[in-house]
Amino acid sequence: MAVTKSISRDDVRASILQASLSLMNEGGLGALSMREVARRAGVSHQAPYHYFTDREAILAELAGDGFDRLYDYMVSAVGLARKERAEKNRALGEAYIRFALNNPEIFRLMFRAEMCDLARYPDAKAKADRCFQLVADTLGAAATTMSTSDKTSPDLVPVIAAWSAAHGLATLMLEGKLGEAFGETLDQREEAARRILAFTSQQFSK
Amino acid sequence: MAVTKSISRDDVRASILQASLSLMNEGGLGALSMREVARRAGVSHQAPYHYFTDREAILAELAGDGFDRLYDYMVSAVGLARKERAEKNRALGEAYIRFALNNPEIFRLMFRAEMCDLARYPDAKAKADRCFQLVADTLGAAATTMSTSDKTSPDLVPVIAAWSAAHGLATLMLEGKLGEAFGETLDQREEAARRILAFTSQQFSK
DNA sequence: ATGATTAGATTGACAGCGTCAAGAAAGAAC
DNA sequence: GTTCTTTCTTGACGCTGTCAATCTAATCAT
Repeated sequence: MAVTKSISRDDVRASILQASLSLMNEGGLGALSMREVARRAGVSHQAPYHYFTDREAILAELAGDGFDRLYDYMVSAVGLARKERAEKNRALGEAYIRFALNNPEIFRLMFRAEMCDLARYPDAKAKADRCFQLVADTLGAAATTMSTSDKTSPDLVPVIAAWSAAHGLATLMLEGKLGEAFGETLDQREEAARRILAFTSQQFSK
Repeated sequence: MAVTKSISRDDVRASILQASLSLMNEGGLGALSMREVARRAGVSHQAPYHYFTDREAILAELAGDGFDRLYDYMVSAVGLARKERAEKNRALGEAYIRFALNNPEIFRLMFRAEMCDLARYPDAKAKADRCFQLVADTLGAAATTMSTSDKTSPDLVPVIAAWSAAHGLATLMLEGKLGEAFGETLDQREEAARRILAFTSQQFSK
């Protein structure tokens, strides 16, 4: 009955997404082509169109998954951190950067407007917004204590400032603009990011 | 003699670059195709290959020009700023972001590793390095005063931290991740960036 | 159960892309 | 003036995303 059919259908859908993901991680976003995805998933070159309206729809789904995973990274890091707000903020930033360095292609996809117009994909947009809300809530809890803004319109300036610092560091490292001065292995680069982020959050904490 | 020939040659080269630039600014990086560039420059679809080995070479040239212009932005802003280091730093960051918001596609091109591998284009790399050196010198002058590192190995941590803050803000605004909360017109967005950057540099100054 | 309808998947086609290769045109050298 | 070299064009190949039509298979009505 319908069960076996729908399972099979989901299987194909999942294998298409899986092929897309591995392709992206292997050869970068540019290597993710509809036809190659279909080839890897073992279906005809047109089959993906029965599951996704176009290439952008696949990217939107992958981006949405990415935002979910980033959310998990951040929630677990903040939960493990010590109670002090400064510690929570630092943990949040570290998780953000750790995610970026460990999932470079997904991170790029998530933060490049022309890759997929999130306005056209409400599901993915909701997942992104949930992430940003978590950032705002975590950082904002600290920010409101040192700002004079009222509750109805919390001052976003400190939130965005701190978020920008973490995001910029992630981006610059990801794109290799900081040279190899900070090591080549992932561990070395994570450690370097931690040092820089520690400095930043120290500055922002006072 | 050779003069008219080389002038004409340079003209074609310049018109190819001009066509590339306008195409990029109109339709984004994805719209920059060799064949469309050739069409706009009024030459055959293969002519650009006599001036650039491939598509990436054009991107490298455009990126190099971008780094030159960013350098000018920053030098003139720092020159006009008041003498205090904090003011110079703020001016530097503002110029950085102003450049990004006014030249979004070039900025993207300049900071995306997969667009052109700068290691393969020493000229463009030199222009990029000159920019980064200016950032390091301007910010580093402040950083060394508050760090305990010796001169032979100046502490890059504060430099990168501040650079990241500006770069992240530019990136997030450019990619529309901060929503429309900060206005839609360019002026409004520049003003918002100024406010956030003012907060950041205030935090970093103490 | 059988015929009608419909949903799913495939094959084929088209226009566009980057780029290699070969030929044409034009200028310089002797 | 004839050769040679450099500059440019035309043509081709394989790739891409996606539309259109066909073929298959499953659902439903009777």
